[in-house]
Amino acid sequence: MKKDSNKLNILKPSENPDTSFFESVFELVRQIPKGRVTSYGAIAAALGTKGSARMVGWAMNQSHFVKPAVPAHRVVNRQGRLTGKMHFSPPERMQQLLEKEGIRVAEDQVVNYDKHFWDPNEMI
DNA sequence: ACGCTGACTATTA
DNA sequence: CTAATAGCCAGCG
Repeated sequence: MKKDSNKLNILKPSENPDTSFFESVFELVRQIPKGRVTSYGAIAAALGTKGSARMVGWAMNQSHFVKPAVPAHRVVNRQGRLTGKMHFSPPERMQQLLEKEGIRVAEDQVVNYDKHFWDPNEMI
């Protein structure tokens, strides 16, 4: 038994011309373990486009139209703050989904963020 | 093709 | 804490 299954199914556009940047983001976000969160910057770095955290956030905006569903609520900003909650309907849904998975949120911010943080770069 | 936008991040004041 | 600034780059009109 090999440990290949430990790796994430990363689909870098540079390595998969048929895969758009957005789809790469979606695939990675779908692989975020339940009860964990990560940041836009971490995702961008995992895709090899470090510094393009904005593109990740933008991809999340499209995630509502993508199937299968993307757990966008597990993606927060660098401070563990729910900056994207206002794009959910209703906005409170993002926090509810997180708390439902055992993540405590206070003042629009993930409690013990570093303990819930999931770094995709360490899985590659 | 050009300019604007943005669910970001880091730095500076 | 807030505000401003700069870097970042894929999509859209």
